[in-house]
Amino acid sequence: METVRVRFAPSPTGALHIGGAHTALFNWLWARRMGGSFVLRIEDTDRQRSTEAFEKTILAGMRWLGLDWDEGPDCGGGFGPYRQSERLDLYRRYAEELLEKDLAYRDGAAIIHRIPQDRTILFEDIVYGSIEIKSETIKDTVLIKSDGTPTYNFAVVVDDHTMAINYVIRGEDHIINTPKQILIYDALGWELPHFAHLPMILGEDKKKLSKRQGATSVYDYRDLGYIPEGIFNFLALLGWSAGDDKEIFDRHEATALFDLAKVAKRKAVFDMKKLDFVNQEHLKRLDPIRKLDLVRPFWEAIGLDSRLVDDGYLLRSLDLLEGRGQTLKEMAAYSDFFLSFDPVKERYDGSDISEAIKARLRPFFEALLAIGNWDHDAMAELARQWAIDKGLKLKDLAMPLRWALTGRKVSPGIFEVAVHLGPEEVRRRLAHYGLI
RNA sequence: GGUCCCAUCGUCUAGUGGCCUAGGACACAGCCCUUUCAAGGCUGCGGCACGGGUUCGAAUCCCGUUGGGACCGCCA
Repeated sequence: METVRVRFAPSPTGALHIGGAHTALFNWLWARRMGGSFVLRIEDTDRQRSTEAFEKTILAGMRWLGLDWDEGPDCGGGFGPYRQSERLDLYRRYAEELLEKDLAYRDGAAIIHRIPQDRTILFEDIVYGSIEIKSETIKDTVLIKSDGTPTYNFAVVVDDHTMAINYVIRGEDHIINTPKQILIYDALGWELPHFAHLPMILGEDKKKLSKRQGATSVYDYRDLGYIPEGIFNFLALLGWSAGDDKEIFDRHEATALFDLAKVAKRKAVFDMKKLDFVNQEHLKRLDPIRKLDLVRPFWEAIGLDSRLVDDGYLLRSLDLLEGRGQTLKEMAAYSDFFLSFDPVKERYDGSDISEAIKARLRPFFEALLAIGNWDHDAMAELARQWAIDKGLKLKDLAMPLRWALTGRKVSPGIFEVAVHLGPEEVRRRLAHYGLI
């Protein structure tokens, strides 16, 4: 059985966007599933718009997502070079061959493929099934542009063949290009690869995902606080299902289950709400140490220096969040009061608690601070007893405490918060609001 | 306009002729838990675009209609 060779061939004219990442992901999945090779090729024949900087961010974006490749411009391989701009001789050579066979003709400096008439091109797409098109509906196609560089349709065929790519997996928008490319394979006498087209990803307005819709590159999502595991999982769900109602999985599980034949035909809408959910599920499964490292930059972004705080304390702070937060950004925001009293003071001035109420609560808070064993159960018991004695509800005590310690009306269990902050810090915050 | 593709809850999907009074997930609503919000548990809402066939039987096969989309560059 032949060894699977697939490729992802981005053009370095922008960052790695969601659509590209989706295509790269499915190629990667197929390569890893089949024990094949995943090749990265840079399609930089558009000299105007291609830049080295974009090439770098695309590679970095793929690494961030965890899509490692076996051959590429940075690591080489047996079928290089891996940038089209470095393969110009190759395209020229095969264009000459077509010219000699009289299957192409010149027009100025360009070379143009003469499309045969009365041919029916039929191919079997792994996802879409058999597709048929008549050759007379195809116009003669440019192979080599006047500036000497190859067009996409020519370069892709030459590269895929010479790089021994046997599965061409790409977006559905390329179905229409496939017959033109098949004609080139035929003209050159080359064997066809398998074709598998993937459904496109749409924005929430059901239009093709574009820059107008805000976040579009994978880095935008990273900066919003999504983690690679979440994006990976969510993207894999667009156009494919693992079966058995399994929707949350890691890359290893996905690899074991993936099957190109199970890919859906229908276009999929990129639903942020579902992304949030999937991301949250992966956040919950994250190793604590890694989670801490991932949250740090988001604390920093809101002016909190986590390096000033003990790691053990930080670890426990995140632990107390217990599933709260769908992104790293939210986790950082929800836990800010653990790192500093400043944000609490900024958002809460204590003016909603009257002097009368403060006077009534002071004895309770004094008793709380005087508690023998500084733990959750002791505090909860004290509060419960106090509330009963004074004819109050537990929340009459818990809410003012929550406001004073966190500056918010929502937080993790407030006694757990108090335990974690420690008696000195609790005293400081209560004193600030005149509650002791 | 031409060529090609698609069509199951709002969204992602399961479903490949009988297991479907169409299953799951997100979202939404309600309930439970509860010091708040989450998390978790339970319940509910909600769909085979339409019309013809084929068949004992169709979400599944065929045809048509309608609706979406892609492409029609010396961009990729």
